Amino acid sequence: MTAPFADRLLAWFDQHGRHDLPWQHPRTPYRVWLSEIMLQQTQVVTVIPYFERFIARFPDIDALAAAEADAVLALWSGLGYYARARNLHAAARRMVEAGVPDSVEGWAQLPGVGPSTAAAIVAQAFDRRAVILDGNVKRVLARHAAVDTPQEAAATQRTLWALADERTPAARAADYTQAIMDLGATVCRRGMPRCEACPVSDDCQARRQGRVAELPVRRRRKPKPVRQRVLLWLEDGDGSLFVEKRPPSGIWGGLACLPVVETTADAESRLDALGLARDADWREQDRLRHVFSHFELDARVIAARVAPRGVAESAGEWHPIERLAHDPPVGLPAPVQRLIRERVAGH
DNA sequence: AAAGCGTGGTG
DNA sequence: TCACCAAGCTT
Repeated sequence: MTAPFADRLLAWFDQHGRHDLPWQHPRTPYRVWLSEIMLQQTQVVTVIPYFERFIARFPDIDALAAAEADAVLALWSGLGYYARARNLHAAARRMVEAGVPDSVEGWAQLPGVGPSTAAAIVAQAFDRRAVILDGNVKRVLARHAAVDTPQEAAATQRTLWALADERTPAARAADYTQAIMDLGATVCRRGMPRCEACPVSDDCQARRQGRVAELPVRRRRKPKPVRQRVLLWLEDGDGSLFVEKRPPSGIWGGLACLPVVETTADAESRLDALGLARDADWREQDRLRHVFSHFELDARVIAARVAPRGVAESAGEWHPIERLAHDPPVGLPAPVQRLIRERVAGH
């Protein structure tokens, strides 16, 4: 008879798990919380440098709560899903007022913290039993129990939560949650799983049925629409570039960006609205293509030298181009910062 | 329930 | 090259 799932997994974790991730030393609630938010839909290798920079700048909740939103978004630039940064900031301010929760229910009430993240924080930071169900766990469980219904379906989610609950032990809460995530990330990978190295392969139903490669089952994705846009590269005479703050919701919410218009015909009226006048014709610049999770951006960039004229209807900011390229004081979308860097390097 | 929300790695 | 998707949450 084989040992319980959790026992085999924990024995494997002691030898082969990841014990040196930055947020594990020291394992404080703040560091665990920050790491869990950054790790949503994002891989460990991507997160590590962002985590280090963020902790160096904001070492505790008080420092984060006292920060300006722009400074937080600037440190998040390039990491994506910027609502995470806005919610993180808001949650820090709430915790400074109301205290740091120590229960799953308490954490789940904070913005940006859902059921799985709340459980992960409680297990990791307080070593208290809590059931997590992230992408790694879903993949491990879908294979181990041969769950072959589409993962996105509500009924499948319920099944996976129940399976996760059954397997979660009472003791070693922090280690168990780290162990099952590590197993998913390093052994039970989406592609090329290393079943020969798996501590729970003996009773893995997918392996028994020879269906490891086809599980878990995902729904087909809808094709991405392409949005054609025009970006305005507006420079003054002193090497500064005009950027405007995007609305708090929607794509790139709260970030600074080049003005975006639908067509070149809209460029003139936008310039008027910004209270700017150009001193020569538009110059055609590069094209900027960028693929998002749900649409594709195909933008032309047109440039002009401009000067203030009259009163602006909407707020914008001028920043030295060098500063935006290398140390922006505001959040910048990754492809926009790339564009700025290329133009600084190229000319 | 389903869509919106980023970016970079990967096979 | 390109479709897929990674430590999900919000509306």
